[in-house]
Amino acid sequence: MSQELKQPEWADHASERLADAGYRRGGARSAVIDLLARQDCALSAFEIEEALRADGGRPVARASVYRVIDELEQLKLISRIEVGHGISRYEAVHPGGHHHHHHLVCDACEKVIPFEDDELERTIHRVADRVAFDVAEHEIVLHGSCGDCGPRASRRSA
Amino acid sequence: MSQELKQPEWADHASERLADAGYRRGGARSAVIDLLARQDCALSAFEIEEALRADGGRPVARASVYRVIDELEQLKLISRIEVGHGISRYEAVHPGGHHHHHHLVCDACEKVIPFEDDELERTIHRVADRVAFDVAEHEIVLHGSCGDCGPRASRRSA
DNA sequence: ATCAGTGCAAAACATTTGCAGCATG
DNA sequence: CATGCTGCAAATGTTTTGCACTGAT
Repeated sequence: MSQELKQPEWADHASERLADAGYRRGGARSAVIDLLARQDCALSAFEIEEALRADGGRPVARASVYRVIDELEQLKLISRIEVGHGISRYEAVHPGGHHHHHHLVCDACEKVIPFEDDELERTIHRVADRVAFDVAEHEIVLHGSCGDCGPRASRRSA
Repeated sequence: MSQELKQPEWADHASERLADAGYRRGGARSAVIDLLARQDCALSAFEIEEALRADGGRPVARASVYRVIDELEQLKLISRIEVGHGISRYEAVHPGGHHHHHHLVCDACEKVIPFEDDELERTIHRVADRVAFDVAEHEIVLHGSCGDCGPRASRRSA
């Protein structure tokens, strides 16, 4: 069940790297970083905006969410994942590859669930060495249906 | 390398399945199917429209491209891949899992290159069995830089 | 005080949908 | 000749951009 990691250290890490890169401390940026630091899996831009608006404290305009996301992605502090349905999702990248994971996507309820597998990582690295291509990152998405939607509910009415 | 497969059989296969599903033989549909049959890797909706307009014969409206894509995807005759950059790409699915492959994406020139790896497939299936999730499909994308863009050109100016 | 950071509204895309006319079975 | 197929144009949804204002250094 997506192990609720919560890594405030990442927020500090990200803030430092941003400062190193010459960015100032704006409120919208901090709010997005703090929110992302508290997640255990990827959020869409809309979900980020929504969560910040509900969170009590600091509503952040959609445009700012996208701008912060863009900065963080360029510094490789977050990674973008594309699981279909036309939207991008973003999640913290922890230094040293800790908590590196991939995603199960329920095509019925659109839920995104993280999973880790060391053997898969080893295999991917072996493949990366084998191809005539300089591999920097990899993304693995398993589509199907989650427990809630029933092990047989792959096909959907929507 | 992308081995220029060209499988006219797939066009027939797809046409049959569409007929079975009660579809007629419209010109736009045939044109899209024929084009996809001639590809060795995934095309975007825009590339499909463009290719058909240039191809000499049968321009197909964007809406029709999307409609045909949608029909083919629902019948699992093509698969949708998302490699970032905000667009979807589509490619023929060959019966029996033949020519099943994954993708290398050059983040410099945005080229998409197919690759196959049996060990990776075995590992993925092992993972699929292990998770509490009913896995129907999987998608693997390796990001980096292709030969043309230099084995060290992962970072990009654009 | 300066210049980066932010919000709002409009623009730019990819994709979807409504509807009128064309063509297949 | 009826119904499905197609094209056009408008709608939708996500992401980006322009510009004026706010706030950090």
